[in-house]
Amino acid sequence: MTDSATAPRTRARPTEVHERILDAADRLFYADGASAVGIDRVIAEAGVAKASLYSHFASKDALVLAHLHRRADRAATRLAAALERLPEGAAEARVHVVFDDLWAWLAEDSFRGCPFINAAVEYPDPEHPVRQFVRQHRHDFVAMLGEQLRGGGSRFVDPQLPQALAMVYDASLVTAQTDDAPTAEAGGRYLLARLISA
Amino acid sequence: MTDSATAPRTRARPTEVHERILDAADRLFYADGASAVGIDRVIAEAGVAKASLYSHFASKDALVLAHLHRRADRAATRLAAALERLPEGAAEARVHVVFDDLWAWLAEDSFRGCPFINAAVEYPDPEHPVRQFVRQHRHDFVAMLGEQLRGGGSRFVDPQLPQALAMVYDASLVTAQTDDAPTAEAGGRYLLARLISA
DNA sequence: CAACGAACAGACCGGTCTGTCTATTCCGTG
DNA sequence: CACGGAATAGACAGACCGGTCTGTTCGTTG
Repeated sequence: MTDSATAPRTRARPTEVHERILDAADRLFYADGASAVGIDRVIAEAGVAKASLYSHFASKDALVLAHLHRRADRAATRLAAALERLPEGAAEARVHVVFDDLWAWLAEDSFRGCPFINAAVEYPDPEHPVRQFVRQHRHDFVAMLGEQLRGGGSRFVDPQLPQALAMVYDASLVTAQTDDAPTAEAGGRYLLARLISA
Repeated sequence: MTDSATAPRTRARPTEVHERILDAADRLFYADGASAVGIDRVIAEAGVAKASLYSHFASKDALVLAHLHRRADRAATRLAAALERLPEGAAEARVHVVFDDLWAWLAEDSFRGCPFINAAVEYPDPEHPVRQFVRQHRHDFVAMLGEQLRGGGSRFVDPQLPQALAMVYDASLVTAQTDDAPTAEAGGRYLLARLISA
């Protein structure tokens, strides 16, 4: 096949506009909250016409959902890359990779809390698609922690441990958002040490 | 002094309108989020004229702040009442009173997360008065936990323990809000058991 | 060269937001 | 009975919201 389908244009590649919109929405929704950011700000930041936005996304809600989907995908990809370098077993080391990644995130200037928890707060209706996505993502996260623990030598893992680890993760996120990152990391490490050994 | 200053009127006692507004705002802001609730809904729920609201509260932000203040006061009063029935020492029992109160709250139908965390999410600017109030309240909560632990016989308390307990509290609130109350209580109890003995 | 699709700018719609203002009613007090 | 204060209803201003629509530009392709 020729790459004419993806050949450069002076203006934009086929999916470039789509990406620019999602980039802008992702940044703004996370920084200021989805409901506080108007469509006009997104198109201004993306340098895109309003009609273009609504030809790529059905509604603002769809854009919010796409933003959350991207956050989940990116986090999963980054964690998978860090975890696959570890030896087969090493269950506890795998958990520490997850949390070391968290401590680094909390310290970033742009950190403004967990995008999923924030979205859950902004959408009070538990049946809203955003809430359903958040619930699914959190369930998947607990399952991922369970797999990391189970995959190693320790095949009999306390079935409550993955959920408890996820809650330490949550608490660290919330504390860093409302208080400060060092407090969150210290408290998180303290809790973590009482759940698994270093 | 006569009590003519607080004598009943047919329409309303001096502070009755103030209370009706705050009651309605407290309920609506917690249920749907402060930024999602318009002034018009508050005055309709309170059965009050808009001008009355703005004669009792300078702005919507002031009303949000009053709502958070009331939540903090009520929680402190209720906890103090439950704690003063305990014997002088009983440090660990005091912590369990705090968390038993939490488990009961999570199971209520009207539970919609922590009003302070929710407010922090809704106000991204860390310098906003709402965020300053939330930070102060959370600091006070950790200090209260420290006092409960220190007051008893165990005078040498791990200085990190109060913060860690507060984080378990946070994690239980967030998990109940985004997932469900039983999961949050089970995970919270699991974490709690690894911090203090029953 | 002609036609098409995609992106462009921006007016426009109906609705909602916070906050102000006017005009009116009502009650307790002097 | 007259006054003053507090509450009432509701119009209004000015901004912003999500979303639609019109008309134009421009690069690619037949």
